[in-house]
Amino acid sequence: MARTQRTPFVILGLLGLSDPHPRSGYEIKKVIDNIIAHFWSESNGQIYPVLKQLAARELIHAQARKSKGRKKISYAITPQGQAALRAWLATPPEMAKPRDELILKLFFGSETEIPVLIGHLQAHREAAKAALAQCAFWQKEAGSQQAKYTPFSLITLRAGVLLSEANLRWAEESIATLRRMDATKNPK
Amino acid sequence: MARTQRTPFVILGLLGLSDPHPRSGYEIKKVIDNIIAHFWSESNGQIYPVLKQLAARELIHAQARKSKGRKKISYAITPQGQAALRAWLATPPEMAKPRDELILKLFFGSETEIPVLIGHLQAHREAAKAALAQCAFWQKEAGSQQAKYTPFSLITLRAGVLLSEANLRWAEESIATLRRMDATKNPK
DNA sequence: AATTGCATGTAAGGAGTTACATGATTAA
DNA sequence: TTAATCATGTAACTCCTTACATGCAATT
Repeated sequence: MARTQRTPFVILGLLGLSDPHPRSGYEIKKVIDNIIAHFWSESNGQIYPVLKQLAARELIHAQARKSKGRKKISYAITPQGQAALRAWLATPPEMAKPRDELILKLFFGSETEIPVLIGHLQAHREAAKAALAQCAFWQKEAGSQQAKYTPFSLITLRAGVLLSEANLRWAEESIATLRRMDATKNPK
Repeated sequence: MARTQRTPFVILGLLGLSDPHPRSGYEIKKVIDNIIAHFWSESNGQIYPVLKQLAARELIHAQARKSKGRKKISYAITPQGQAALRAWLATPPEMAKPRDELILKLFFGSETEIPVLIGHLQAHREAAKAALAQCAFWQKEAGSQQAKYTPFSLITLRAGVLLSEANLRWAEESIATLRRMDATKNPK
């Protein structure tokens, strides 16, 4: 009795999108990796089976095509699919149980050499920087290409910015703190 | 081939702690729920079996006691356990694949009534407020009872504050944005 | 007498990841 | 010819959660 499946609903939602309009498993995967990667991820081992499940439950409708001999299956959301999606969206989101490995490792920091901890934080800082830059780029793009962005995607982008900034700031502060600690412990 | 197990290392780390010095499964669970809940969680269905595994691998040492007839098993970390813990702590932390249900639901917001979305965000805002208050309380306590807090726990506390603040701010901004959208759509 | 807290556990079950397999098409 | 991209899929594996079970002790 693990947490209930979320993959079906991401797929349903993406198939319902108008602008980046993915229709196949492959396209769905790309949209996830390129557009919503900062708050969601899926693996192929999950997408393809779920696509079949959804088709079997008639929440989506499959249409196999051969564009120049190459196999490709296009899916479209059905009215029942729309209804299922809407019902799920209206349901209060379950919040993930916190499990942050980096913070845990810092919490047990007394068992580790401080420079190693600093290394962990530097990696985190670079990741936060990259995420922030990506979100900022999209925000800028949203200014010029309004058609590609809904008000909702701007809200999610704003989440990316604020959270990345918080992460970045925390990493920088903590690196500084640890450097001071290290200097006190090992004065040259 | 799921992500490698983290539970053993939390247990190892907590058993190595000096101040909140949990020794039994029950105490470990309490420390997790009361002290590191803002970045970690474990269930009993995980703690007790792992405790036995660790004992079998001699990373911890079990000692059954009966304090006035009540069953209680105390564990202590062994030198091998210390070594295993240190090795893991020095290893770069794996970052969790992002999977944020709230942001996802907002991303598909065009399929939902705006007041429902506002409701989701209000719950998130309250949770962030509570988390912030908790972290702020601990930070204050750290000022008076220095013995209870290491510099490392202060760093993790700071993470809690910054992240909660970011969440709070995002929730408030987004609620305001959605209210404006709703007013534009349904002018009275 | 009943509830809450202490204390330890097990069974069932699933969501999701990793890794591998397969093949066609296009560009360098 | 080689590599990258398009495109779909399966097998194995496991971590972790939920829910339940059990019983003693202390409090109300």
